[in-house]
Amino acid sequence: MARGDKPQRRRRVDGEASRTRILDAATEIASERGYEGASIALVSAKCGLPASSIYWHFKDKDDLIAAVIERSFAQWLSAWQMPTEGTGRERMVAVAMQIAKALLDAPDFLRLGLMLALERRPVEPRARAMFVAVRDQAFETLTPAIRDLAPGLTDAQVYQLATYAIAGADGLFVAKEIGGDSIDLPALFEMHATALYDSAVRMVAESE
Amino acid sequence: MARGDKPQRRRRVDGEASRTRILDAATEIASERGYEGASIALVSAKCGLPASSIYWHFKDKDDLIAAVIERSFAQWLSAWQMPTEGTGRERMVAVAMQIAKALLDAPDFLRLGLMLALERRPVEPRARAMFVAVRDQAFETLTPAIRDLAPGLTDAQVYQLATYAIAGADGLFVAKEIGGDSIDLPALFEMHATALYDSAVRMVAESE
Amino acid sequence: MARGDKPQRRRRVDGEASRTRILDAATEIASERGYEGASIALVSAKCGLPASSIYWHFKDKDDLIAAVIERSFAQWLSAWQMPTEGTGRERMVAVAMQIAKALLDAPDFLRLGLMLALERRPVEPRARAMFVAVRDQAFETLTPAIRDLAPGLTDAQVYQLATYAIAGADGLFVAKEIGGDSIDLPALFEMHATALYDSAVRMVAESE
Amino acid sequence: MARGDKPQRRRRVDGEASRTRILDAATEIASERGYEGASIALVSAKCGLPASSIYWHFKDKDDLIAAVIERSFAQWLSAWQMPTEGTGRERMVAVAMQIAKALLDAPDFLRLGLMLALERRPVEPRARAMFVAVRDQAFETLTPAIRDLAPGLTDAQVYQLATYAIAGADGLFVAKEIGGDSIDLPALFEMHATALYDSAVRMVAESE
DNA sequence: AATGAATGAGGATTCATTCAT
DNA sequence: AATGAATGAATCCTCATTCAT
Repeated sequence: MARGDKPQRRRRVDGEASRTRILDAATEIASERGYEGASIALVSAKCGLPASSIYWHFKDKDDLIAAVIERSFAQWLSAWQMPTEGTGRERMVAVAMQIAKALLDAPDFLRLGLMLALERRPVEPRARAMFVAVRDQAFETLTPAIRDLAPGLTDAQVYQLATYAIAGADGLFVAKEIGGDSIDLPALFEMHATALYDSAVRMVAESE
Repeated sequence: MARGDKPQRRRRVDGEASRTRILDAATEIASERGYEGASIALVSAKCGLPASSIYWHFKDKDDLIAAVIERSFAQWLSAWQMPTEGTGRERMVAVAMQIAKALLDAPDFLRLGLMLALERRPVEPRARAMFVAVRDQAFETLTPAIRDLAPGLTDAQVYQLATYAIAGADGLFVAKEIGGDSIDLPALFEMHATALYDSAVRMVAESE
Repeated sequence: MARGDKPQRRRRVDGEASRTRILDAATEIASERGYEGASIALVSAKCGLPASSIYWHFKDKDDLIAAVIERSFAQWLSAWQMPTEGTGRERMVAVAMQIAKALLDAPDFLRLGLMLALERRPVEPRARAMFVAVRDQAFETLTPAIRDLAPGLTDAQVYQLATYAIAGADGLFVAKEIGGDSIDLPALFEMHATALYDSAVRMVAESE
Repeated sequence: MARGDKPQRRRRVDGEASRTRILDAATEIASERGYEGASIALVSAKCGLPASSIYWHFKDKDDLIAAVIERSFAQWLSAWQMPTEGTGRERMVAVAMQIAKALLDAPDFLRLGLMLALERRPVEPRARAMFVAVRDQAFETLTPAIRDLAPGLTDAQVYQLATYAIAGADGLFVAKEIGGDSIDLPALFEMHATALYDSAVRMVAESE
């Protein structure tokens, strides 16, 4: 009711803060319960803002979940990068260890993304499309690295190796989600990296 | 749609048949839309029985989905078996091809199961527990086969290989779900089998 | 399926036993939750017989609850009787103590009856009518006793005293239900009996 | 029924008014049909707001009925007050007449409360707890009045008299509910007041 | 930039009851 | 004398969303 004694400019900042609170809450709930389970009411209760405020920041529920995915992916990507040193296998292992660590530190992105990817709802929500796009991007990053590692391979072989690389990561992540502490993720990722390297070498050998 | 060719009036006194109709409908819907998306109303509409009849056959929604998982797994398990002939690698590949085929033929079990496995809700549904239990059973089947293949391994190594074997299958399944026809599942499973075999051999070599 | 080796006559007995099991269960549940809360499913679960069997023994839910009231009242009535010895006040107190004890021993009848009496549902169920009838009967028993105790009273005075006598019993029963162990029901009933006696005496004195 | 004389379109932005409409409807229905009989759909139909709006104002059905009890009790309490003039018995009778009148005017509170009090369900509704709490408050009001009336009594005696006073009121209310017009509530309450007064006097006399 | 209130559709589940066996 | 199965209506409650303020 009192007016004039609050700096108008703060608004922007508060708005951004609210948006963040909403995204935090939505991330937590969506990775607990998936798309359908992440109700606006639950997000509202967790972040303390009324449901109508969520609609001020996001067009609809789909928009909110897409934003969650987007932000999670940005955080995830910033956590690791391709190493450029060492021999072929060493570099492979180095990357794998980074991914393993990133998965342990920030599992939301992948958990939520996989949940969306596995669902086959009639009308595809934007959130799922966002995850698939983001994953394509990862693919684009991986492909040249493999080509660099084993120059003699055909495009189809590179594609297959990249697919296998990502599939292994997904599968190991799932194993960790199910198995909990009994799963030694770093060791498994090292094994995966070695297997990939061996496969690449074998492919090159076989084509000669 | 056609009318006249179904006996309108037997109804009542089927029991087992109704249960099966419900399970069929629930399987289809749940593997399309996950746990939360599989509403009782949807299942009821698809199987033709009123919602209240579903509750005669199943205690609640959770019980229904758990039954879906249980039945799907039994069907899936019966679709493949350990081969007993050939060299180690050949046998490995033979198993992998069977699994690939089973995944292509009846993906319901794994899709639904993985969706549940990824969720982390505060009170875990019995359906998820059922999937985890059933997966443990698959583990028990796999372990002796690996031990047979590479007799020199320690328990921990066998466990790690079995985990990696299943993780690869999960990951490749996810890849197929996302990538669709661009994914050559049999080729990837063959690659996975080879990688597994190589890893086992490498492990034995390193421990000597 | 086997036939001939069971005496046909047992049927009657089994039927009676089932009926009793149903009534026992219905009594317990109805005094816990009232008329609307006593669902057939709950009764079925408690007595172990399927819901359809309840409908074999009772026409409908209303009929079942009416039977519960009827049986409870018979049990309750058989638990006490008018004493014929002693002076006026002593007899009054003796009756009151019996009622107190009966209420403590078998509270179902009154609890359920009062619940029904307080409800004002549009269509009066038979069960409520049954309770009111049964209470009228108690009234008929009480009236001559009062007239005997204080012969000079008018009909209206006797009616008022009987009403007050029953109201006190009802109210003390409610107090016991709410207050639990902190309520000394025998002492309160003794007080009530004395109060009644005094009131009767005062009435006679005032009319002279 | 008449149409045209209500402004159709204000709606929204009332809040307190809606809450009141809901409480009014719930009070009427709950005192007719009890806790289980007061369905949200019935309340919704009577107050004109959709069921979901009821849940904006009240957490759940239990919360709604508890609020009904709370408000009814406040209204009921404000309808009478302790008189300060006259002799002991005159004051007692004056209070009793006020209570009788309040019961005749606004019986909702007590009817609904007694129904809840008589139920013994496994998980007690908050509404019942509210009634018991509110009744304790009435007790606290009554106790000093009795102590004032008969100063020589022990705590236990005062407690017993207060219990009997309330029990009588409850019982007479029930009698009125069942007996309808054949019950002269004011006369019975006067009798009850006299009985209470006599009992107090007798208690004091006996302890000397 | 935010929110209190509202709303209709739909969520899971239970209801009393029926009927063929 | 009993029961497995079914059924439509009703139960409480949550859903995503809107809108006036």
